[in-house]
Amino acid sequence: MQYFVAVAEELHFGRAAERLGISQPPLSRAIRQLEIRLGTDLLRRTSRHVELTEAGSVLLRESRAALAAVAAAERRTRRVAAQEPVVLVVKAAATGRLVTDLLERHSVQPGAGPVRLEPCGIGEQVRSVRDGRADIAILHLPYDDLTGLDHVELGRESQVMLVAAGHPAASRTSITLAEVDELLLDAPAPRWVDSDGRLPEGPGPVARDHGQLQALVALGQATWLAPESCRELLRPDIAAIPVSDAEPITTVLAWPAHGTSDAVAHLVATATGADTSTSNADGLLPLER
Amino acid sequence: MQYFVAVAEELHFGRAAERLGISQPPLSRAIRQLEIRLGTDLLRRTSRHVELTEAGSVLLRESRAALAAVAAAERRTRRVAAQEPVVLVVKAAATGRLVTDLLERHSVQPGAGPVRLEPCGIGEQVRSVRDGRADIAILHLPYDDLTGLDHVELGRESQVMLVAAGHPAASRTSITLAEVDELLLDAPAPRWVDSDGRLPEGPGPVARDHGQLQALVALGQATWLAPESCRELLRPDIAAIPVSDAEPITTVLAWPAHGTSDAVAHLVATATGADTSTSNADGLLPLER
DNA sequence: GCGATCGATACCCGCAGGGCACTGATCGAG
DNA sequence: CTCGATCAGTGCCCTGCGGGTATCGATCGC
Repeated sequence: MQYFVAVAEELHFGRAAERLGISQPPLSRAIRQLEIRLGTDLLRRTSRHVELTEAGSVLLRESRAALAAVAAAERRTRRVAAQEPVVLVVKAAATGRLVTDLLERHSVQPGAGPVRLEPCGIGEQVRSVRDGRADIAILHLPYDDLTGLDHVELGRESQVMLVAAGHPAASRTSITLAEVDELLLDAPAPRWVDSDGRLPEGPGPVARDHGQLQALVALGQATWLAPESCRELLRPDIAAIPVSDAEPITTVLAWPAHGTSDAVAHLVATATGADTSTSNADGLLPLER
Repeated sequence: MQYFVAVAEELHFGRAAERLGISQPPLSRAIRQLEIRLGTDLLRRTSRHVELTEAGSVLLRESRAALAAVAAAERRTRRVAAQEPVVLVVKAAATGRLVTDLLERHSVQPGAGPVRLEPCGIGEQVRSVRDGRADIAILHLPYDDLTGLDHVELGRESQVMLVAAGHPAASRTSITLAEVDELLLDAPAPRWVDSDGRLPEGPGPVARDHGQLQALVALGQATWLAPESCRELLRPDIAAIPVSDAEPITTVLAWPAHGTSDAVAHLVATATGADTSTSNADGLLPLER
């Protein structure tokens, strides 16, 4: 599957082989064997061109998911074995009260293990949780894709529009979504590599982290919708305008749906307000279905 | 991973080896190598007893998910390659208007592929979709576990309580949830093997399909909450009592979250009422994020 | 028409992984 | 206490999978 994904992504046997650290002939044979095994062509190839068949594109999607699951299995087992703390990934902009509150409540629970807070690049949290580099994440609905994850709601807050401080609209006390759309024409929303490793199409500038994002906004190159609580953390050259008719952003705690370690269950129990001090079984409830 | 799952489930190297179709010594070595690779013990074993370590139980859960993903990749690719129709799994009790409507609307769409409707055993739909035996399913919230699946809502309907026609309560025109709980003491809800292959604890009788379930209800051995539309399909010796204060059941169309074939996207587009006749890209929207 | 590019084929080799025979530890019956 | 049954681990052998090198053959640009 690794081999196939490499070829399907490069669409070039030579480059794929190089990426995989093997030579080209065995790669050709491996793909051929896979095709025989599955009883179908996966790639249409001439000596000048390689492209995916429909079956191939299905297998590409499925393989990515499967490989992520395998990698997650190895990483999570390693981390549990090394007795590493639970890794909680957060957006840099989301280190507000909700998270500190949660960690504080968790730390006073009897039997609570350590939690390592890990900030991460923009758009990377969901991937981190899916492939096992992290155990649990703070995410924001409706922006993050929760498929494959269980979650509990931590809170809701309204949205604000971030614009450069010098922007004509910067002094306004409120704005509507319709007006937001107009502003986006001038300074479109930034884009970033999503959980599938793809960069969405669009006019927006490309950002890799929240520092870059803020820089783009401050320079008038981009505007951005964010949860209200991010105001505390903004640079002074960015203004935040409340959006009157935007649906509220829901902050959630999310973790892999098939259940993980007791430590994660413990943290989730704290978040839901369950009393974990009485019974371990109770603490596990959110994960055992 | 297959080897480890087999040992972890059997907790016995000999039986696990037999199940895997290999002999015991290579299995012992394979597990040992896995432990070395991961740098941790996965099983505590004496010559009389085998049990999972904490790392082992984490790996067991993760491996099950990973193996299901790999199996799904193979099955789905095979099915697309064989140009098999999209497989839609439904509960036997859920073949009401919603589904027939959907299929009818889909069949008149230009470019709509064939859809194979497949009834399945109780509690098996989610598993079918997750491991690639089916492409898409009709499920009922809040009873089915949608984690790992995307979905669209098809409709809501109220719940009815199913009891034997001869039951004292059978003639009532309405019932409350509190009363339902009392009835459940006499004739508990049936249980079945869930998506993890486990049988939940409880007093209820065990059912494998909806025929058995109805038989149990008709015999007064069980009672059961179901969507209202199932009344059309009930045997005459079962009565359906509307439950006045139950939250409505939401019927949804659900499919694997990471996206699948165009054919599934097409069916989903029909369900959401999108106009797929104008542009294929529009038809794909629900799956491409 | 020629050379460069790139995937496929032919052939060879090392070792991962499986089978068989056996060892050693543990527990229960008598 | 002893003996035998049970069951995981070890040693040894061998097959074949998966990788490498050399080369072929098709295709496209100049």
